[in-house]
Amino acid sequence: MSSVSETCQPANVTIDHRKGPRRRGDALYAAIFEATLDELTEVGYAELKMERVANRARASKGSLYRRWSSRAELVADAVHHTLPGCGEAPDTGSVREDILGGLRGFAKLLNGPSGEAVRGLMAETIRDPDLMEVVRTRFVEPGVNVFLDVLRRGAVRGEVRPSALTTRIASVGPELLRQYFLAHRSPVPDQVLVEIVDEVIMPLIRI
Amino acid sequence: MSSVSETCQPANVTIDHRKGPRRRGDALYAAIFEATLDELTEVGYAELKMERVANRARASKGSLYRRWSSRAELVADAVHHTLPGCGEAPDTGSVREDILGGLRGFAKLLNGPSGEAVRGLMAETIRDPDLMEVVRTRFVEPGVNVFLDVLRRGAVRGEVRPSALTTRIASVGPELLRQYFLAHRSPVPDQVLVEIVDEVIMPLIRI
DNA sequence: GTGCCATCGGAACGCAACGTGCTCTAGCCT
DNA sequence: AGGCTAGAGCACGTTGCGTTCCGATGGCAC
Repeated sequence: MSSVSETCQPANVTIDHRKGPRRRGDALYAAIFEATLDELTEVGYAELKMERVANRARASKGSLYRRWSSRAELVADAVHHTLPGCGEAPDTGSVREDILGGLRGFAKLLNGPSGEAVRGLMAETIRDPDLMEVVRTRFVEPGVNVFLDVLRRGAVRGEVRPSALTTRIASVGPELLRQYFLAHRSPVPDQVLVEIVDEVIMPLIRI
Repeated sequence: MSSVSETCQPANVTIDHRKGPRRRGDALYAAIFEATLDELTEVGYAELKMERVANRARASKGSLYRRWSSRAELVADAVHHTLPGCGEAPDTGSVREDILGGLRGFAKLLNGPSGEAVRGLMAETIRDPDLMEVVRTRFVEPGVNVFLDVLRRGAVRGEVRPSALTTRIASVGPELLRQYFLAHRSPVPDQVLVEIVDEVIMPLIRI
């Protein structure tokens, strides 16, 4: 390594960023979010420590605590800003396929880092009940609207009884899935989704 | 205090139980369980500390860790041994009333210390996924059988379609209730139970 | 009754992560 | 160019965990 030009960074010295390139604003936010998602994926919510995230993002603990007062807020923000929204409902022309497709998309999210986030945030609601509203607003309610749209289209086609077009009925699928997710190890088997659809939702919305 | 008879306990001295009355076996178990339930009720799972339980039970941390390797195991055992079982299903002759009664009993449990325990144990499953099976075995499955019995009686009376006599359908009520409980502050309003029954379960099991 | 010993209560310990405060410095703005 | 905001790194006090040690005790065998 002695032949390395002095314009190159030596490989085995710890860079002290008090005298190194230093990020601010959006670049720093993005780096912290990325580090948070990576930690969430690699070690899970329980082992996600503020210091680990800071080191991974090449940031300081102070920079984290200046923006988020707790691990829960950091994770909620990171997942919210990085992940795609709940997306659009599929539109296959069949209520059963649409609902199954919606649940599969939801399950795919739960089986990734945002599932870890939901698990972790639900756990933190013990210490901070205010988090319940955050979880509902960001992770629960958006999903319900997708299913409500599916039911509306099904009602137009005559597949769904009109009195089934309620928030509560649209929530049944996601809620049963979420409950299964919280009570079992990941990933959620596809067979569970099929059973929820065929055994519960289809009989529930039939004319 | 010099006039106090030596057969009386002085009121304001700290008793060192290295030389005081000392319990063993069942008496000690009972005292620890009682202290755990009291802490669960008064400060909740999040603030339940092993040292607080030990002091409250007039026991030592060592005695606790000799029996349970973690707070979660202690709480699970304490609730399981102290609380009544899920009880019997009501039998009013009406499926709707039976289910509503069953859900009300379940909600009453959730609104007490065993609800705190469920919340806390669900939270701990992040660190110890094995706890999921404990929660399911002790707090979830027993409830389902109650509702399955209700459905069977309803089917005999012709109130329930026979194809609805499945574990999954019997679980819908408890699962929706549990999901609501986890996502909102206690206590669960009775109106929620009524809506679950009238908007979801009754349409689902109709002939 | 007497002695034994598993178990108790109490206290101290090392450990890990939290959240904060301090110093020095880089980057932006005027 | 100079000043000010904000970031990096480090050290600290705090809390709760789970363990270990010590002296004491109460039930049991004899």
